[in-house]
Formats: sequence, structure tokens, C-alpha cells
Amino acid sequence: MGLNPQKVIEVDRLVHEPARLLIMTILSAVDGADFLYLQRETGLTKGNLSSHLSKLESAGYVDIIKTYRGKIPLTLCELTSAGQKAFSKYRQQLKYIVDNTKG
Amino acid sequence: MGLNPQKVIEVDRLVHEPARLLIMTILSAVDGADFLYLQRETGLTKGNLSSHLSKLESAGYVDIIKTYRGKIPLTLCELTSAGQKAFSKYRQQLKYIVDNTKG
DNA sequence: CAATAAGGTTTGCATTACAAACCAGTCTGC
DNA sequence: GCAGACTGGTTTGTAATGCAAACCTTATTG
Repeated sequence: MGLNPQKVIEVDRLVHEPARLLIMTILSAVDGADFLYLQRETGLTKGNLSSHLSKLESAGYVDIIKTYRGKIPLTLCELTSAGQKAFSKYRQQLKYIVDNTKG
Repeated sequence: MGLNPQKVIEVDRLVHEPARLLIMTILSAVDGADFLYLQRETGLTKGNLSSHLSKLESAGYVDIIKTYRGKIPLTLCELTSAGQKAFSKYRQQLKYIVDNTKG
């Protein structure tokens, strides 16, 4: 067991949840996406996506900017620097797990 | 977005839970461990460890063998082949995520 | 033989993921 | 010009889950 148990137990559960991990992964790649794009890309229901985004916003991981495209509401989402940092750290932890296990 | 969203969403939540991931990681490395060893190694409370093991057993991912060391009960745990397979698959998914993201 | 410890399991609670129901504003057919 | 459908979401209700405290049984110790 060369693996440090704490590093596995201590993953950021906010990022760890698959739906949110996917959201953050997408946001980290495209750097700014609207609600419907995220919904199409993730396959989440609107309600589900909305609540996950709220949670990420409360954590300070994403900024949610409400605006309009013409007269239609448009919700833009992007990773904050804290969010990028959290994602990056989480990714390192995954890498650590992958690198220190076999199978 | 070169990343396939489904592969992120579809992770096996039984393995994904950090406590259980740790248990399975340990079991995959040492191939047979008793309850107290797992408890020390994971840092989980007994209750917590017990219920996670039960869950893994129900899923067919671990075998739990109740025996005695002298007159003291001894619970041995080991990964089943289904468990090894699930762990291996999960690990590949982590690798996929790590390899297809940056940050 | 009362108390303490070993080795776990069950119970109770707080959190959460999820989708169904809902809501406000827009556009279309008639 | 208004009934109905659509867009773009939020709120509500519920079932599942992670967690630790309380509990249980047997064994040892003072």
C-alpha cells in the first residue's frame, strides 16, 4: 500500500459528484457556456442542472451571469479562479489514485 | 470538448464513493484484509466501515468471511472477481478523465 | 463477578441527488 | 388580442445515502 488513504478520503465532494464534475470539466475546457449548452452537453434535466450550478455558485466555483439574448433570458456560467483551482486539485488527486493503483 | 460526457456521468457510484474507493483500493493491493486492518488503514469508524462493506458485499464486489482467531471474531474481506473487474473499470474511467482534461 | 475491551451491527439523523411540478416571459395561430 | 405552446429556468417533494452514536455479544482483566 504505497497509497496515502487520506488523499482518497479527502477529495472535494463538491467536485467529486459526477454531474458536477462533468459541468466543471466542460467549463474548464470551453471557458464560458450558457445554460442550454450545458444541458445538452451533460444530458441533465433542467432542475438537476440548475441545482448543481447553484451549489457550485455557492461554493464560489462558478460565476452565474444572468443576461438576455434579445428578449430571451440567457444564463452564462464560467469557472471562477477558485473553481479552476479546485478542479485542478481534484484532477491531481485522480491522477494520484490512478498512478498509485494497478488493475 | 474531446471528452465523452457519458463516461463521466456513468461512473459506478458504488466504487466512486471515497470511503468505498479506498476500501477497494486497499483490497485490490493486499488481496485479503481483516476488519480491523481496514479500519486502521481507512480511518473510518466501525459503523461506517461495516455498512460500506455490507454494501460492497451486496453488490458482489467483496466476499466477507466470518471466522475466529482463537475465540475472537475475525472478519476477513477480499475482492471478488466482479469487484476486481469493477475496480479496474473505474480506474480506467478515472484515467480517461485525467487524460482528457487539462489544468 | 463487575468492569473493560474486542469486534462488529443497527438505528437515527442530516444531507443530497434527482425529477416533477411550477413559474415568468415570448412567440404563434386564429 | 388572446389562448395556447414554447423557452429558460427555479422550487418542491422524495427516496437514497453517508455518517457516527448507540447498542450487542463474547472474552478478558482486576
